[in-house]
Amino acid sequence: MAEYNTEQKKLLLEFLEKNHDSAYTIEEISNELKAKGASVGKSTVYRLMTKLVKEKRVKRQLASGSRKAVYRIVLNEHCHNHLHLQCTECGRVLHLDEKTSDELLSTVKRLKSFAINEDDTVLMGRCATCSVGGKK
Amino acid sequence: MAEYNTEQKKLLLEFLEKNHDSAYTIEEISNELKAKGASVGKSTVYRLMTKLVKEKRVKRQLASGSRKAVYRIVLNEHCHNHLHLQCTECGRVLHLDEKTSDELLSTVKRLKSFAINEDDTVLMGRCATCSVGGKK
DNA sequence: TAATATTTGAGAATTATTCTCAATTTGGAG
DNA sequence: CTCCAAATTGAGAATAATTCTCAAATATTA
Repeated sequence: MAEYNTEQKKLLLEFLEKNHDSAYTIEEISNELKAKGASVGKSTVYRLMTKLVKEKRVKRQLASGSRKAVYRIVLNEHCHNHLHLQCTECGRVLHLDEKTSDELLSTVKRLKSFAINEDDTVLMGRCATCSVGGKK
Repeated sequence: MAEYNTEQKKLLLEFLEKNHDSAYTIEEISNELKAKGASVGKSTVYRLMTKLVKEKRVKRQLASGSRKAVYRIVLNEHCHNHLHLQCTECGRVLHLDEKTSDELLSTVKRLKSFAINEDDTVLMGRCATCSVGGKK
């Protein structure tokens, strides 16, 4: 009934929080942890991530061109009440300020009677850094 | 070298175009076609959809809570140069007008130096119809 | 109509994810 | 501190979505 506080949960969350601006596959998470000498079994990573997704503390998406899911934590202190931008090149996630996000939501609401859910929406594109290099 | 024009491709595209405002799993597509007496093998559906995704004529996403991918066609005449809104309740896809889309892109570009890719972005939320009924 | 290139589809193979269960760990009560 | 019950872990088996294979079927061109 109660929830136990285990070493594995701590290690996993620590990793996710430190890397809140990138998305990882289960395999990558498992490997990164192993590299730190902090091995967490793959079944456990799957189980914990599934739980975190249900709790809305983590986002799950399909990596383009792949059949693997990628996961990214949503930090309460950073990720509430605004939209996110994710670079398709480097995976980095940027945060749109709350005011702009709100304006954007209002506009869409007014024009289309559509209520955007900020938690479910990610604006995809290219960040400043990845735009300077190559075109395409 | 050349590309052959087969019955299966025609049937599949016909189905996708008629249902361009919803997303389907491979299984669903295969079944719908079978129901119409127009059976197309599952391997073929997979193969064709993969090709269409590569050609950017179809979008692939992970159905939330599931491990299956869902697919939705992007009609040239409807789906260029603007953003899309998808209802998480009914799956319906709405189209934001080009002017508003452009303004939105400019704003984000100006504030964040981030270039949104309209083709890769879907604004998730609840459409007018699905908002009236239940809350949540 | 023949010849050749492409496509199809049934099933095998692969592999991401979920499940199972014995062993371990946790938090609490005594 | 020690024991106990409940929760969690992890290795591997099981499942299921997707990809691959290849012989048969179909499309195109001459």
